[in-house]
Parts: sequence; C-alpha cells; structure tokens
Amino acid sequence: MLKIYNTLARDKQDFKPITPNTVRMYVCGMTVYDYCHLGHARVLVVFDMVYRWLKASGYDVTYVRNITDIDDKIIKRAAENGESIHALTKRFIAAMHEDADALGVLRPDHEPCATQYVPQMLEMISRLEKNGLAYRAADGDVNYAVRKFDGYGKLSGKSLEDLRAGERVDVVEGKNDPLDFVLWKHAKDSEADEVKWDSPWGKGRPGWHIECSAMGSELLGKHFDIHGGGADLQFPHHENEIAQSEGAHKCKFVNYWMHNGFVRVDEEKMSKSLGNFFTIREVLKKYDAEVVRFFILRAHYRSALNYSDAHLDDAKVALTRLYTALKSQSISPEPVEGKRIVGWSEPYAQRFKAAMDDDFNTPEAIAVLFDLANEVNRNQSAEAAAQLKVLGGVLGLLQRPAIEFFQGSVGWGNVTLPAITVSGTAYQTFTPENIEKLIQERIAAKKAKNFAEADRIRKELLEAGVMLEDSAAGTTWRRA
RNA sequence: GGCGAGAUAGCAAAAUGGUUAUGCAGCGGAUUGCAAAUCCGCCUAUCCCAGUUCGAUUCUGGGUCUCGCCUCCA
Repeated sequence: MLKIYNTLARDKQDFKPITPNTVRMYVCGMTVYDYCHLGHARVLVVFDMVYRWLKASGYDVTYVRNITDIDDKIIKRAAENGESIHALTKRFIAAMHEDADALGVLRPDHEPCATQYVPQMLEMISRLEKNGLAYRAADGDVNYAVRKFDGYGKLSGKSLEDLRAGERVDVVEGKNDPLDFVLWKHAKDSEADEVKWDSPWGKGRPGWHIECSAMGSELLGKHFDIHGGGADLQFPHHENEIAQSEGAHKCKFVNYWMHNGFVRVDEEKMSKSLGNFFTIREVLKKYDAEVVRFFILRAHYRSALNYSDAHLDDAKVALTRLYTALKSQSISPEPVEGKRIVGWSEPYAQRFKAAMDDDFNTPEAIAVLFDLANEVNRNQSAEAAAQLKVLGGVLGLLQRPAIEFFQGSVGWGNVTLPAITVSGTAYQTFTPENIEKLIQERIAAKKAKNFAEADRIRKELLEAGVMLEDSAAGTTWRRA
C-alpha cells in the first residue's frame, strides 16, 4: 500500500483515495514572468514522478498544474519590457513547456491559467463574504479575515499568536489584522486595462492565493486527494488556500499535502530573490536533460538537493552505467507507445514497488535499477535489461536508444578540431561519419600490429571528446 | 524572537534496535595488444554527551552546527 508523507499530519499515512481507484491531484505551478530555474525543475520532475507512479499503480489520475499569469511581478516585468502582460506570459509559458518537455515531464491533464478563471474566483470571494470571512477594506481591497477562520495555521503548524509575535509581520494599513491577506486587489489608475476585471467590489484583479482555491475546486471538486508544491508554499500560500476553500465550501479541502524540498546552491536555497539560481535552459546547455532528471530523482523529494557541476557530473557517470547495461542487450519487444506491462511479482520489481510505495523513495528505487544493471552485465541477461528499461520508464528514465544517450544528437556536427591526420587524410570536422572513418583506420592499424598508430588515433579522438571502446563485437564510440 | 527540518564513509545518497544499501572516487585481481567497459574482491560511516536496552547510527533527553518558513518565492 502506498504511503505518503502528509504535511498536514507531519507523518507518513496510508493513501486512501476519496473515490476508489481515482486520484485527483493539484500542484502549484509557475508564475510566468521569467525562465524556470532548477528549483522549478524539481517541482516539475518530482510531481511528474508522483503522477507516473500513481498511474503505474493503476489509479485513474487527474493531474492539474496551474499557471499564474497575473500578479505584481508579471505586471512589473511587462512594464519594464514595454510589452503587454499577455505577450510576456505567452512567451514564458512556451519556454516553460520547452523546459518541461526536455526534462521528460508529462503534460498535466489540465493546466489552467489564472486569467481564465476570474469568474470562479469572484464567485468564491462572494461566498467568503457571505460566510463572514471576507471584508472590504478602506482602500478598496477585499481581504480575508484570518481570525474568523477556525484552524488557521493547521498546515504550517503556526498559531496566530506565534505569527503575530514574529518580528517580520508588518502592520499593513487597511487590514483588520496584519495576517489578513488580499482576495481582490482594487485597480489602480496607473495600471493597464489588461489587468482590470469587473467585480462586485469594483474593478480590480485577484489576489494570488484565490486562484488555486478556485481552479482546484472547479477542476477537481471541493474536496480532492493530493495537493503539492514547493516547501516554501506551505506558508502562507497553502495555508491561505485551505482558509479560502474550507471557508467557502464548509468542507474539507485536501486530504494529503505534499511538499518537495529546495534545490540549494552552496547550502543556500536557490531563489530568484537571492539571485543564486541557474535556469533550466542554462544547465541544459551543459548537461543532458535526462542527467538533470536523474540527478533530481536520485535524492528523496523531501530532502534538500545541493546543485553543483560536480554533482551533475557524478549523476552523468551513474546514468551512463545504466545505459551501458542497456546497450549490451537487444531489448525486445520494444515498448508499445511507452507502455509495457510491469511484472510486479518479480523480485526486483517488488523491491522497486516497495520503495516507491514508501513515500516515493526514488533513491531506493534507483538502487534497484543499479542492482538490475549488475544482473544484466553479470549474466548477459536480456530479460533483466528489459526489466531495467521498464522500471526506468516508470521514473521517466532510460527510454532513449542507448546509442543516442552515448553519442548524443545535438550540436556537434560542425565542431572544428585540430586536424587528426591519418594515412595522409586530415579529419577536421567532428561528425559521426568522420569518427567512423577514423575507427576503420584504427582497425586497419591494429591489424597491421601498428599499435602506436592505433593508440594515437584513440588518444586524439579522446582529446576531441570521443571515447573508443573495443569489444569482441567491434569498436564503438561515445562522447567522453 | 516564534515555528519546523536535518547532521550517515573522500563525495552524493537510502535504510535500519543486532545481519552488503546504491552510485562516483580509491585499492587489489580477472579480462584487454594497451585502454575503456564489464566482472570478482576490498577499503572508508552513522555530529557530541547522557539515558533506555543484552545490543542504538536507529528510541528518549540535553548540547553543537546547518538549513528553511514567519516578506515574493517551487
């Protein structure tokens, strides 16, 4: 049985869906005003893994991941760029999709944009007002009256007293309580029409938290199974979502709250405000996207994950070992549209499943993959290789032809090298064809027992980034 | 200041009241023309101090250090 660490309970709990065999899951996605960084990559990959595991476990899953396409930062950035909100968000939504696709992240079933759900948000704010939980402030904003909601703080483990005692809660004019948060922001004269919607409280735009409550209940119902996001959303965002949803609908909002840990740089949280972030596309220039995905899944989703080139290098070598095992065997039958039935009764698969069922313990599941690779290599087992590929596929890994992983398909047909001259011919361009010719030259040299020449070719290719490997079956190459 | 999470070998990272995690690196051997890859074997570990226990890295208490949330943040 699947166990999930529930932030609400601060403990692992048996997962019991509200409706048998179905899971309804909502994850807080991106605010689209800039490129995604590695922290975003982690949320994308982690919950993609959760989504895949739930499906592999036989659940009928509805996965919603929202897009915040209206907020202060977006307005500010659009103004700075001198472009419309829509043009800005459209651009970064496309960029986000590119990044997510590269990382092997499946598209969610729904990807709602906040601006498309303003009526549902207004409806919810009206309910809150009716239930005595919202009030109109002097400045025209509509705020949520936190102290009127019994149980505020149950997710984050904070009490209103603790929060008020905190040094960092500023008194904000217009709020009855410093902790009250905005549901509806009144329009300002300086703002473009594009960010103004009509409402019973005058023109304005939604506060940040309300979109998730409104879109969640619209697409998944008032009460659903799983809600996820980065650990920094636990408070206040998710706490406020609970207050809004339960305050409006008077029923439980979400059964299981999941939060992934941060990506760090030098033991510090990677974040935009600290400026210590690496965008996904930046990293993908240097590292294969699957290596990045593997790097993320190699750590447990709740623990901190330190980013560094050394760690990515390490992940690359480790993933190479898995692909090497796959390369040695011809795997048949090929998966049909990525779907192959997993034989869960097999011992390795059982260990894999037990690991995944234990709060998505991907490091343990990946350890099983390495044991399987050893099995493949030791016994030349095509069966083990097939299983390795299937189980890897459950994590969204190992699905490319091994040769593609080793030789890569991007960007190096045109790289010019210091010429490697063999038998009077100078090879100066880095193409698979030239590499193949050099391999043939080397084979000829070897046959002639001219090992010095054979070693020279191998060495010069290695310096150019191509590693040759001899085996009984012939010589193969891979990117070093 | 309030609340919370964590400290595992050279690095990364799981698990566990007693028995090999796993990957990388390192060492020895097999294999190879030499390498690489692979296989076999080996080496490094549980922050500190008490307590519970036949036995603790694992449980309890205290300490030290690190990180996070309390402000936008995945």
